[in-house]
Amino acid sequence: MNKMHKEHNLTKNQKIIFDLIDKSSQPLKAYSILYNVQKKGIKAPLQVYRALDKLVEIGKIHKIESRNAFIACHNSSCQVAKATAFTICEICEKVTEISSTGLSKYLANFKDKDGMKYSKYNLEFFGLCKKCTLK
Amino acid sequence: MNKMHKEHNLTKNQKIIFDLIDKSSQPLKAYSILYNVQKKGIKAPLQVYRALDKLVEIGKIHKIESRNAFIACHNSSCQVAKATAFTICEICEKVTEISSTGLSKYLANFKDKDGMKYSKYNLEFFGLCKKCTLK
DNA sequence: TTACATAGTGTTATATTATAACAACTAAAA
DNA sequence: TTTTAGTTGTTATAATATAACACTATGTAA
Repeated sequence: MNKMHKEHNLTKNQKIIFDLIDKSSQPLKAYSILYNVQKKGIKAPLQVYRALDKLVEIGKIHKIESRNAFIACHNSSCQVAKATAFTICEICEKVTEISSTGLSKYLANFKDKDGMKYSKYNLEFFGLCKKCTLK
Repeated sequence: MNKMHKEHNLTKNQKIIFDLIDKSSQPLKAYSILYNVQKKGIKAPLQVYRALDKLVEIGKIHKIESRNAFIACHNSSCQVAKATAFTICEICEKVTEISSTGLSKYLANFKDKDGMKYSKYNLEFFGLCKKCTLK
């Protein structure tokens, strides 16, 4: 019982919630996830938040901080949630994960005034997506 | 009555709240601000949030999205909240605004796969500050 | 196998962060 | 003076997130 998901060792709740987020074309919010998985036996916010925390930790999903929403990682190179970058359209709210080696190298090597390197970053760009620009 | 703050046309509430944040060495959260300004007549969350919204809009303060906290802008070049970058220490929670022309130029010129430029960004680096590294 | 450690679950209650709606007031400009 | 846009004060409530506790499942090592 409670078999782990083969590919990534997800538990039942984690898998239910990951699958929902993964199928979604846009970021999902915690309580919207909750409403969508209640028929599958996940009844309380904490069950959702715990799964989300774990999924973020292992890099299967990312949190869009400015939106309090969660998106599946489609960037094969990001095994852990340590270097994330997104574009966010301020009209249609479409969020896209950026996978630019130039950008990630630049940021991974960034040092502050004291010469300190930082182990993680999260970058969010805001503006208009192509579709909304053309309207 | 209700004189504007000379330098930046802040209203009374905006000035009270800006002064508090500006004096603080670390980011402040909305409800912590509320408790600190109740003696000055600001009694309700909305009064705080409205002032915060305005101060963010005009670039006098920035929101640290990953912490739901607000910090005064000490970067003379950032008149508007359109290009922000911070380092955040995961131990002591010290937050520092980065003012690196190299970084800001790099990010301001970033284009996504479709060649789209974005009008705003927010970047948060996480790691250890110098002090915490030495401990 | 048993014992142990680690991690996940289900549950209730509650804390924290943020906004809706509405009436009134203020400041600046036409 | 009238209008306009923005801010204020207020009550209520929505949305986001965690504390605490008892219990269950799984992996590992004696």
